Amino acid sequence: MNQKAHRYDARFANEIEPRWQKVWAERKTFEQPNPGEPAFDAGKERFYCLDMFPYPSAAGLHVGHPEGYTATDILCRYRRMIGFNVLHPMGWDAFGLPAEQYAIQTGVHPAITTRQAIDNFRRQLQRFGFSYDWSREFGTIDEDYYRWTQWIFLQIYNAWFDELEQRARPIDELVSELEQGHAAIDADGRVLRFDHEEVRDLPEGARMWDRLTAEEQQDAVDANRLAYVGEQTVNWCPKLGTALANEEVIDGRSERGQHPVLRKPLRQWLFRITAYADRLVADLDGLDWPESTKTMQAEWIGRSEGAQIDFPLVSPPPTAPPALRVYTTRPDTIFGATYMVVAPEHPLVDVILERPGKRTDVDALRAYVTEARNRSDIERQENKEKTGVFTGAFCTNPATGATIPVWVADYVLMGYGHGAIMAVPGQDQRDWDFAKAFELPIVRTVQPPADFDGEAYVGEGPAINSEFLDGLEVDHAKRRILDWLEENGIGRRQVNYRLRDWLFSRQRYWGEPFPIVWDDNDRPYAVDASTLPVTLPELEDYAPEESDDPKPLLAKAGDWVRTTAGEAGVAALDPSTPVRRETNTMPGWAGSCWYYLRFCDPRNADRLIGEEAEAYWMGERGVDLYIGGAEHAVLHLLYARFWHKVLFDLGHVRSPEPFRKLFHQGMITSYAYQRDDKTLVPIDQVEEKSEGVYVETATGAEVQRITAKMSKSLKNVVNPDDIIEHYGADTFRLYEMYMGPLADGKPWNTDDTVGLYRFLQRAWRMAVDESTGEVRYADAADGEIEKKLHRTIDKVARDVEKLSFNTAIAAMIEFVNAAQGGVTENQLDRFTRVLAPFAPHVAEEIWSRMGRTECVSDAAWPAIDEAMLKDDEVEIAVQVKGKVKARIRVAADASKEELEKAALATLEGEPNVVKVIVVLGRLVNIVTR
RNA sequence: GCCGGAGUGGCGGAAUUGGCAGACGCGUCGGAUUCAAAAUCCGAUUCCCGCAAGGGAGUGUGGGUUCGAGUCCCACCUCCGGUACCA
Repeated sequence: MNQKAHRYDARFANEIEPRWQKVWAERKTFEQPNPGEPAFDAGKERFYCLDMFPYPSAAGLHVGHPEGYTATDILCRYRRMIGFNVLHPMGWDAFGLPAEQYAIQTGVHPAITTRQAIDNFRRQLQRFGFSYDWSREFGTIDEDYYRWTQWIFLQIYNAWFDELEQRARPIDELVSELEQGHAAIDADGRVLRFDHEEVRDLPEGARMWDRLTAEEQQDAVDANRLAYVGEQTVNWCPKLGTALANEEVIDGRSERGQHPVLRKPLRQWLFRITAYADRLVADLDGLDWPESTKTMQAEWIGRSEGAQIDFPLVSPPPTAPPALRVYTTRPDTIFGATYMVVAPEHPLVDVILERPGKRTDVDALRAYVTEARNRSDIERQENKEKTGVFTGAFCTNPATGATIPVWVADYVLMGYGHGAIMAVPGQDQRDWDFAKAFELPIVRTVQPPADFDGEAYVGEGPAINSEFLDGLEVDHAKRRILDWLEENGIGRRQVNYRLRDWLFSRQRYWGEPFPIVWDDNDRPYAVDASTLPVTLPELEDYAPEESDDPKPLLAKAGDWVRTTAGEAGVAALDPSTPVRRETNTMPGWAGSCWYYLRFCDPRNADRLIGEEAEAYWMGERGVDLYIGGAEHAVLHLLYARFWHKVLFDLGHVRSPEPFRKLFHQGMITSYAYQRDDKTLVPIDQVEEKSEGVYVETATGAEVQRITAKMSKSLKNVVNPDDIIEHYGADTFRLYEMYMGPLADGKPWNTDDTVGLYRFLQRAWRMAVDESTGEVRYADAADGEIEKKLHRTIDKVARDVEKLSFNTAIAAMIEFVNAAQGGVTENQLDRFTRVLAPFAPHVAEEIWSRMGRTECVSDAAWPAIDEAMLKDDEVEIAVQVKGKVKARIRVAADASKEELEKAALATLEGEPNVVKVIVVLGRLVNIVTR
C-alpha cells in the first residue's frame, strides 16, 4: 500500500496550483515595472499583449473566456523566458446595460452586484494561473478611471475636425481661424475652410465670422464640435428605455436582449465619427488584422463615390428649396431617370402637405408617411414589397429636360445620402420593381448583352438613349457626365459613407455621467477638467419605465441635477449661475475605448497616461498583439480606433492606430441535440442508445447530434470551475489549447480532457518517482531522446510564435511518450522550461523538486543545437507514377544520382522508365510507360 | 441576394505550403495488473475484399493542370460567420 502516494491526480493538482499562484503573487513574479522605475530593464524589447477585458456578469466565466486568455498567457510566459519586457494586464469592463438589468431583476444596486461579479471573475481567472500583472488591475467603474474617460470626452468636445487638414484640432483654433477669415460658416452652420487666405466666392448662405451675432458665433462653434448635440432619427428601444447606436441594432432588434427597436427623432449627443470615415478606411491597410474584420469595418463605413445632383422642382412652393438634391453612384444613367423618390421623413413631404399641388392626394400622402414613419425596422424588413404614394410634385430631369413625378416610398432611407433618389429602373432592380408596381416608364441607358434576359441591368456595357454619352462604357460615361454636371452647376462629385455619426448618449443609470451642464438658455457648458470626475449619484430607484418617451434616469436625482456653475466646476460662468447637469450617461463602449492606454500607467493621478509609459508601451505601432472575439469587429474595435485617432490628432498619443496586430479566437461551441423538425432538445434529456445513435429519453425518438452555441436553455454550458475541480487548471489550459487551431470554432467535449490529464500524469511520472515523490534522473543521456528534445524545443518555440498551440502540445506529448524510460537531470531541466508556459503549476512543482529555488517562470527558454535537428539517415519513398511502391533508407545528404540509383534498384523486372523525378531527402518518382 | 471562412477516419484534428494522407488526443477492440472494479500500463485501430500474404479505394461532388493535388484552376453542393432596399 501507499506505493503510488505521489501520483499526479486531481487532488494533487488542486493542492499545488493555488500554492504556486500564491508564490507568484508573493514574489511579484509577473509584475512588470514601467520605464523610469528602478526595477525596469531598459535593455529588453517590449511586448504589449492585450486580452479583451471581460464584462463581469453574475454567471461567472464561461469556457470561452479562458480560451483567448490561455493563448496570450502561453505566449507572454514564453516571451518573458526569451527576454522581453511583457505587459500583460487584466481589468473589468463594468459599466453598461446588462449589469443594470441584472440589478433591476435582483433589486440590488448595480454597484454592489458588479463588484461581486468582479470578485468572482478575478477569483476564477486567478485560479487558471494566468501571468497577469494584477498590480495594474482596474475597472471602468473606478472613479480614478472614469475620471479620465470623462476627460477624453472633454477633449473630443473641445475639438473640431479641420476638413482641409483632415485632422482634429482644438476648438480655440477654430475660433481663431474664423476670426482671421480663413474660414466661414455655411448655410447649414458647418465650418467652411478656405485653402487660400483670400476668400473668393462665398457660397450662398455662407457668412464670415464678423457677420454673426455673439449667439450665432457660439452656436456655430457648438455645431462644429466633434461631440455635439443633434436632432436625429435614432434607434429607440422602449424595452431598454434608451436610444442605441446603429452598431447596437441587429436585424431591427437590440444587440443586448433582442428587443424591438423603433426609429424616433431625438436630441442626443453624437460623435462626429463620420469626419474620420476616410482615415478609418485608409488606415486599415497597414494593420495586421484578420482580413475578414478589415472587410467588415470597411463595409460598415461603406465609402462610395458618386455625385450629388440637383433636380429642379417644377413650380415649387415658396417654402421649398428650388431643387431636389439626390445622391447617386450612377450619374451616367441620368438619362434613364424617369421619376424621383423621397424618403417618408424627407422635409419636402411636410412642405407638400402644407401646400399641396393640384395632383396631390393629401389624405393618401399623409396616411402613407404617418404609417411609414411609425413602422419599426423589423416590420420594414419583413415586408420588402414596394409601396409608395405620388406626392403631386414634379421635377425636371436636367439631362433630358423631361418633367418627371416625385414619389414618396419607404425603400428610400432618410439616413443615407440626401434621403432622395433619382430612380433609374433600367439599371436598378429596386427602381425596376417600384416602376413595375406603379406603372412608371422604364428607359434602358446601358445596352445589356444579347443573351440578357433579366430585369434591371447593372453590368458593363455601352450607353444608349443618352445623347452625348451614347456608346461610352460605364466608367467613361461617368467621367463625362460628371464633368458636364459640374460645368453646368447642376451637380458635383461626392464621396458618401454608410457610416453615421455615433450616437453616444444613453438614458440609463449605470454609465459614466457627462461632464456637461446646461444653463437656462439650454446652452451646454463643459465642466472644468480639474474638477473631474463628475461622480455618478446614488439613486434609490433606477428601474426604467417602459416608455415611448426617453426619460433619462438621472433626472430622478433632482438634487444632483440642479446645481450651480460654481459647484459643478464650470469656470466659464459666474459661480452662482443656476445650471442643470446632463442626465444622459455614456454607453458601455466608452470605458473600453481607451483602457489599453490606462494599463500602461494605471495609477497616474495627473495624466491619463504618462509620456514615458506611452512612448515605451504604445510607441508608434500601438499594442503588439490584441486577442479577443470577432463579435467586436465593428463595435468596440471601430469606436476605439476613432477615440485613438482623436487623441493622436490632439497630441496625446504617438501611434495613429491603437492595435497593430489583432487576432480572434474561435468560438467554443458545445454538442446539442436536434429533432427531425430542427427543434433542439436539452442535453440532459438525451441518451446515447448505441454508438453514434442518440435518442430523446422521454419519447425514445432518435435525435441528431449537432454543434451549437452554449446556452442555458440547451443545458450544454460547461462551467470551468467543474473542470478544474475534476482535473486541475493545467489540464484545462492544455485541453482548450489542444482542441484545434485557435482561430477556429471548436466543439467542447469533456471526454477529451482526459487525454491531456494523462499527458500530465506521464510527464510527472517521467520526472518523479511516484512512490517516494523524489525526482528521478537517468544516468546517461540517450542519443535519440536528446535529439528529440532539441526538436521539441524548436517546434514548440516556432509553434507558440505562430499561435499554433495544438501542434506545440502534440510535440510535447510525443516527447514524453518517447521518454517514459527517464531523462537526465539536464534534459528534465530543459523539458520543464518548455512545459512551463503551458502547464505552469506542474512545471513549477517539478522544478522545485529538482532543487531549484527560483521559479521556472523566471527561467530562460532552453537553447537548441541546430546540428541536433538534422538526421544522418532518412527514409524516402519510391513512387511509380505517383504511387508509393517502396521505402528506402538513405544517407540524409545523399545526392540526386545516389537516390535515383537506389530507387531504381527497388524495381522488379524490366520497367520502361521514361523519367525520374528526385526530391532530395523526400522521394523519388519513377515515370514508366 | 451579396461578402468572408470551412468541408480530411466513429469524433477533435495533423500534413514543413505541390512531394510518403491520417501526426497527436478521444473513443473502440485486445492484453497486462487486480479477488473485483476504478485508475494505470502495453498493443491494435481510414474503409472494402481476404484466415493470411496481399490487393483495391480514399481528403464534400464533377472536371482540369502536373511526373505527382488534401494543397493550384474551373463549375457545383453543404455548413458556419457577417450583412442586407445604403441609391
